[in-house]
Amino acid sequence: MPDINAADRKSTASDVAKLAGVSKWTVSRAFTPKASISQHSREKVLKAADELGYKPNLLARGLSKNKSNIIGIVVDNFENPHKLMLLNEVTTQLQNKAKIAMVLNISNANSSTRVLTQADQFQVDALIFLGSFITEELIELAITIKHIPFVVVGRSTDITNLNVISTDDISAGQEIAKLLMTQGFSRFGFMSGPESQSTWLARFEGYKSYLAKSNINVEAVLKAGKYDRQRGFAVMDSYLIDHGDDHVEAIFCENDILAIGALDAIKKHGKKIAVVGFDNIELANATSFALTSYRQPLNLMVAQALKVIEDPNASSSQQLPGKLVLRNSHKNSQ
Amino acid sequence: MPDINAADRKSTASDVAKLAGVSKWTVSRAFTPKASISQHSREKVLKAADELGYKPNLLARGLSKNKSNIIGIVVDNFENPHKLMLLNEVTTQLQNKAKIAMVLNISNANSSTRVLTQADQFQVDALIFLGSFITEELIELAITIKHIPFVVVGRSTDITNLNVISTDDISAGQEIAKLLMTQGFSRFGFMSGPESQSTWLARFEGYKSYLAKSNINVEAVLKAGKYDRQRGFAVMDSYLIDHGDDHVEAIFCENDILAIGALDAIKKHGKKIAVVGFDNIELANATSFALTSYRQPLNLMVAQALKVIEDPNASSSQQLPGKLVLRNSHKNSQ
DNA sequence: ACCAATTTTGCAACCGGTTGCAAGCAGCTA
DNA sequence: TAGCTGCTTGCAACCGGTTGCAAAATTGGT
Repeated sequence: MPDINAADRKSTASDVAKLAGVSKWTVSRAFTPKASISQHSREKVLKAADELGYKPNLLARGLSKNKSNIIGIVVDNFENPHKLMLLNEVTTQLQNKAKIAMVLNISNANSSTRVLTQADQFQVDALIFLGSFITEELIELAITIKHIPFVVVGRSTDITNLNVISTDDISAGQEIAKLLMTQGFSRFGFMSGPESQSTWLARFEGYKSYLAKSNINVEAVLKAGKYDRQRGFAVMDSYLIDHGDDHVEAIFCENDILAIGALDAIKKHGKKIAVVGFDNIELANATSFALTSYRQPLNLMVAQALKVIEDPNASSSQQLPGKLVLRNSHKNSQ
Repeated sequence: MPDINAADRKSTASDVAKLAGVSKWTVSRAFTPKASISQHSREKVLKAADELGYKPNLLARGLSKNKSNIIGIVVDNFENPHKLMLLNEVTTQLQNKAKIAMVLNISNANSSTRVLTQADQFQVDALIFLGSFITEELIELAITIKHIPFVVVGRSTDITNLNVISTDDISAGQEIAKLLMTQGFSRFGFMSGPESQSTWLARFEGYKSYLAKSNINVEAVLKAGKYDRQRGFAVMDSYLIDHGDDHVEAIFCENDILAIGALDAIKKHGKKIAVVGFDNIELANATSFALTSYRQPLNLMVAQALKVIEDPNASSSQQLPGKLVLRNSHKNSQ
């Protein structure tokens, strides 16, 4: 295969400089948007660069500019398809800004320190937590990695002084309660994931407070303990075993994964309980589930998160409104 | 909060050197595993480094060593939960080797050139394609990004001279055919994803050839065109509409996402058709589907892929055996 | 055609590490 | 104690860019 660049290495600014008959500094300027350089030499340089297939080395640039354009994406739960939606959004938006996503997998809890340190060494400009188990301990850790701004996406939390971009969980909870009320139900339940999450508190809070306005309280809170379909199934299964025919008519599950598990358990028992999930994962649309769910405004959330890490002083938490997606699972007759 | 390192910047080797009373080169050596340095000074340096919270700047190291330890992970289909399993495996294994994953999202087809170029500029050491639509065009592109070894994971292909680590799709197809035969079926179908994939040819090939031994041929090949649950549903739905009661008894779907769609369509029509999927995604285990599937040996595949990119000359393609996971969907009576 | 204002360019120094070389400094033998 | 060997260490140079400064070149006004 013919190869213009015979040497077995990438060409550098100096190579281009030689070919274009200018200094390497001029080459650098040619690749700097509003640098002081004549139109003439810029063209000359770009032509030479094109000929050699030259592209600036972003590591070197990062080193001298003290800005890597690498963003660390912290992920801890690779079981939930919802994470994939988030990852898709984040990587796309980053790439459009000429930045790049470095995925930091902390699902193996005991390695999270090591991984975050590693990210720090790679000079990530910022950290974005695509949250599930964002524990206080973890935040603490992130803070000790000084100089790095970070933001939590999609997870309400009551840890103060933290940049959190999330769905307006309270309103969402209310909206869902309202939806179920209009279906004429009178006995309500809720299913939560991990104990330590303050997210479900917000969703639950909205749900509960709306019902309270009609003097209804949430009679059953099923704790799955994890965001895990199997757990959702198991906890609903045992609830139904324990309660026989004396069960709630409608249940709001903290997310779709749990909701799908719950639906299967309900189906297994041949019961009818309305279910509403959260996240609107693709599978919610499967006819087996037809799961009514709440779509988080991922694009806005991610956009906002990027804005925050770019401008650390203007940073502030936000709660953005999402939207209910109606299917069949919330109805009283299916 | 008290802060040992008052200056608002990360401390460098020079800072450590000053504190430890040695030269910055000695500091560098202290952090190089088998460097020539006395036990005494190494300890002195490490102590000082610890005090300042110093960790080597990996970008700078990458620059001088001409090795970034950044691996580009090319992903193009963020709808399939299976990708999350792969990402989990890849990131974990990379992190354990002190490498890091840079996710390159090429799902927006027209931006793939730009993204791959970007990765090149970030000096990725290698590219790993977590494949769905690995087109020839894309490979071509990857090759023009010279100097970078790359490997395709989880996707058979007949493009020659390419490092491909995949499941042994032919054997898998045979195994599945065998399984279905033992259930006593005599009319068989197959559902494929994207037209251009040579993967399904391999799975199909194994399936078909095994059936052929009993003089049975695959009477229906449903082409979904995409790896997409909705498409899987649609294509099965229209097949059943077209064929009334005259349909296949068993169908092997190229992956679980398609299989789940197919199952829903079958259920909608109140028919009984055995279904086998591929990938063994978590949802295959949901009672709504109880999908019999084939588990790819992801950990081995990824481990092998990393081996290949580390040692480009020893590189070679491999096809690793996976394992059938039996549930209910393949049975003749459910 | 001359001079000041402005643009363009080259250079030294730097970002934070690593590497090859040579000098420094043991420790050991004779 | 000189002489040799081998381990440590400091130094200059480099990886591939960027930045501030000052010199060079261009522009424009008269």
